[in-house]
Amino acid sequence: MPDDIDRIIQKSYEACASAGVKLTDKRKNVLMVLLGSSTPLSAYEIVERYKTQFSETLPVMSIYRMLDFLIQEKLVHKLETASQYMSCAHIACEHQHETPQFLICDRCGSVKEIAIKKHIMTELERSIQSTGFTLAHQQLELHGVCKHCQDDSVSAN
Amino acid sequence: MPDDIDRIIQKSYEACASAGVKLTDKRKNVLMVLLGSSTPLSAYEIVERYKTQFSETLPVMSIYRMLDFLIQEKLVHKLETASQYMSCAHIACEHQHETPQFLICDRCGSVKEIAIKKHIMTELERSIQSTGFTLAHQQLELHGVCKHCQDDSVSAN
DNA sequence: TATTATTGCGTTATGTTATATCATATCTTA
DNA sequence: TAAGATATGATATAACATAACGCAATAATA
Ligand SMILES: [Zn+2]
Ligand SMILES: [Zn+2]
Ligand SMILES: [Zn+2]
Ligand SMILES: [Zn+2]
Repeated sequence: MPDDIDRIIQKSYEACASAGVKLTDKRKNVLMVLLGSSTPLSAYEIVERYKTQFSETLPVMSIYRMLDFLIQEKLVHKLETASQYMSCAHIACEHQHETPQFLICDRCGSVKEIAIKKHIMTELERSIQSTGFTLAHQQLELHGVCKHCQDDSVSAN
Repeated sequence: MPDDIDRIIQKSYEACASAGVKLTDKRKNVLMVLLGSSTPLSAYEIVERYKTQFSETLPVMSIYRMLDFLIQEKLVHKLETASQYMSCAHIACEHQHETPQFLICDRCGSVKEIAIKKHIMTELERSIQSTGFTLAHQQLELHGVCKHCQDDSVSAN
């Protein structure tokens, strides 16, 4: 869990306010659930954690709607290759949110959100443009094994 | 549908033979269904098309197993971001199958499989390595709008 | 060829992810 | 407070995927 969680929530309120939308209590709670998880969660897992953390059982339909909202406001990302959701790692950053690149550990499920190097993205786009294709919601999801899990398997030998 | 479909099937037989596995009639038929589609298909859509093309209703469970086989033999790719399956565009090519990059048109659903430029992939890997992460099944899925659909929306104005 | 092992696939059940639709509650604002 | 908009609840169903069991065809091998 990020230790500056209060600050992240504060920033989230501000972002929603300036977008003219409302971060309701439940939406905020869903975001808190995601902020409190070291791995991305499925909508159904969010239901479970919400129940544990807030003693209230929400229908999964509502969770999906709140996720839609949070994704719209760029507070949450959906990992399409995993059907899971995670809070954006850059909510409290000042810089612009750039093309995110998710490194997904297939062993432990942890995900690291980093910004893709601009010149790599540019090159990628250029090589794609020659096919006439125009990129949309740029987001790269790369699967592999994280540092931690690699170390574990070494020490297990 | 690729016009050299016979050649692709022939190549598929050869690839399976040299891998010591068998391309059964049904597996071949599933591959034919995918070769005959201009867009990737879900497992359930394959059931439908198989029925139409071969007058036989297979259980979806069997389709999934055949897809597993075809993916294993690299004759078919799964698009994780779309939960759909498509035949590899390079079955009949002589060159080695490199890291594929799928350009998925969000308007018409068509997908183009191109090989990612080697130096871009190298750069991407290098920038990732600094995080300690090791890439696994490298496959990029990029969403956007294809040339054809862009032209359509222009002429519709 | 008879015996045994392996593979391919059918069948049924169940799990997981996501959307559609309509009802109700809450919040805004005149 | 009444009217309208937004947020959420409730129920049903669709779409995607896997588990577990068993049988029949094929392959290996004695
Ligand atoms: Zn982000
Ligand atoms: Zn890991
Ligand atoms: Zn391919
Ligand atoms: Zn298109």
